[in-house]
Amino acid sequence: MLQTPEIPIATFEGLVFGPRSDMPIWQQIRDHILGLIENGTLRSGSQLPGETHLAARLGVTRITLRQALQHLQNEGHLTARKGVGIFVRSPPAIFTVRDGHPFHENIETHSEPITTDTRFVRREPASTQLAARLRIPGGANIIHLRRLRLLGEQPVYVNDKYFPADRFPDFEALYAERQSVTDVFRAAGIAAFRRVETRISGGFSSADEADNLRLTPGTPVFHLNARNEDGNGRTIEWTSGCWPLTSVEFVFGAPEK
Amino acid sequence: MLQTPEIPIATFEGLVFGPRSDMPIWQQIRDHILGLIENGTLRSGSQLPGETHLAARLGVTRITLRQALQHLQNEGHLTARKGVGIFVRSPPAIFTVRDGHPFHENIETHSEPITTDTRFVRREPASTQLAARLRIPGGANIIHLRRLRLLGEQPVYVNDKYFPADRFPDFEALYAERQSVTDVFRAAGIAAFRRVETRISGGFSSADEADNLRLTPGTPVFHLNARNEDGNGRTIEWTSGCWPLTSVEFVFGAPEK
DNA sequence: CAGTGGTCTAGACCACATG
DNA sequence: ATGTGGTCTAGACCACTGG
Repeated sequence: MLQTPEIPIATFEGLVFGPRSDMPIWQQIRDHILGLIENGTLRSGSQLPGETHLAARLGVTRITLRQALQHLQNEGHLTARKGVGIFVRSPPAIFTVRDGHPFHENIETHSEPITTDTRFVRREPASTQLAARLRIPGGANIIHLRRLRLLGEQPVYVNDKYFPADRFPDFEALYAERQSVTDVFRAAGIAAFRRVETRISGGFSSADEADNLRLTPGTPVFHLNARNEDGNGRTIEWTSGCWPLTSVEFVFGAPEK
Repeated sequence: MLQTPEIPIATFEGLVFGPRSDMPIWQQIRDHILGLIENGTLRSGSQLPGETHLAARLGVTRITLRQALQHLQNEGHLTARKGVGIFVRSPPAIFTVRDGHPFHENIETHSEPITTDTRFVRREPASTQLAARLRIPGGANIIHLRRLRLLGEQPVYVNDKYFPADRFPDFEALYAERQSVTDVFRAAGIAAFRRVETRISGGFSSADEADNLRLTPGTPVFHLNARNEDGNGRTIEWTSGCWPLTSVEFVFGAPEK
C-alpha cells in the first residue's frame, strides 16, 4: 500500500439520499466525495475504502457508487489501480502554460514544489514520421528524452523530446550536469532558438500515458506537439506532451505581465 | 422522429463475443459500432435501435451495452436524447484551426459544406467579469452575438462574441447585411485589428453547450477564449467558444504553407 | 399513450496486485 | 490467500418525449 492515511470513520456516512432530492444519487455521491477532497479531508495520494465497503457504508449498490467514481476519475480527481485501490489525485490548482516560455516560468506559486523526473535519455533510429518532423533523413539517429513534471508527488505532465543526434554528440553528458535542455543547446553553440509551431489536440489517455500520469486509462487529456528551430531555421527539437484535461490552461500571444 | 434511415436488419447481429477473446464485451461492441459509423453503414444523423432491442440483438445486458454507448458518446460519436433516442453524430474529419485566422480560412476541404447559424444578436449590460475582459466600465452595455458553425447538419462549434456597444451603434444592421464581424469592423472604421491573447482549456460540456453542439452533457470539450484589439490597442472583442474535444486541433505560430 | 434513455438493485465471477 | 477493481447478468422503476 502506498500510503493510507486514516480516513475518519464517519466521513462517508450521514448522507441522506432521499427520494425527495431530484438529483441522481450517484451525482450526490460524486459531489460529496469531491467536497471531501476539496476541503482537505481526503488528501492527495490517500486511498479510498474498497468499493464494496464504501457502497455498503453509503447504502447504495456498487454499480451506483461506481457511476460516481467513474466521473471523478474522468475529471482527474481519482485514480483506480486494478487489484490495488482507488486513490485521490487532485492537482491543487490549474497550471497556466504560456507558449514558448521555459517550463518553470509558467508555474505560478503553488503550495507544493514543482519537480522534474527524467525517465530516460537514449539514442535510437528515427521513425519515418519523426524524421519528417525533425526534417532529417529517414533512419537517421535521434536522441529521445522523456521527462515527467510533478507537483508535489502528483505527476501533471509527461513530455517526450526528440533531437537530431548528430547535432548533439555530447547530449547525455551535458544534460546530466544541469538537467536542462536549454543549457545543452547553449553548450552546443545554439544561443538563439524559438518555438515555431505548437499544436494542441484532445484525446483519451493511452495505457502508457495513464500509467505515467497516474490516471485511469481513457481519461480525457490534452496532447501538445511543438517544433523548435535554431537561429538558422533548422529544426533542433520536436516535443510531444500530454496533460490531464482538467489541470492546465494554455495561453498564446499573452503580452508581458 | 428526426430522421430514421433504415438500418440493415443484420447490422448488429453476427458478432461473436466468445469468452476466448480477452477484450471486454463492451469494448468489442464499441469497436463494432464505431466500425459501422466509419464505414458509412451508420450515417451521421441516423438513429440507433432502442437500447432494449439492441441489447437483445447483441445478446448482452442493457448495462453492458450502455457501457459501450457511453464511451462512444464521450468520444463524440453518438448523442443520446432522453425520451427520443440515440443518434450518430460523427464529424467526418478533424478541424485544424489556426490562431487569429478568419474561420473560413481554417477549414480544409471537407465533403460537407460549412455553414454558419446566427442564434442571436442582442444588447445587454455587461457583467463585472465581462466588463473587465473588454476593459470597459462595469455595467456598460455590450453587444452579445452567438453563432453556431455546422459541418453539413452537424454543429461543431458554438461561439459567443462580445463587443463594447458604444463602438458599434449600427452593429445589428451591418451584421445583418453580410453576417461577418470583420465587415462590421471595417464599416465602423476599424481596418486593422488583431488577436492579442488566446486561451485554451478543457472541461466537460454544460447542459447548454451540449444542447447547442448536440452532445451528451458531460462530454469533454475545449473551451477557447480570446481577445481582439484595434490598431490603437483598445479591446474591441471578447470571444468565447466551445468545441467537442475530438473534432478539432489548434495550431499556433504556424508559418505559411 | 407507448417508447425512449436515465437510474438503481442484488447478486456473481474474473483478473490482478500484494503480502 | 486475500482484497482490490473490472466485468456482467436479470430484472425493475422512473422521467422524458413524441404522436
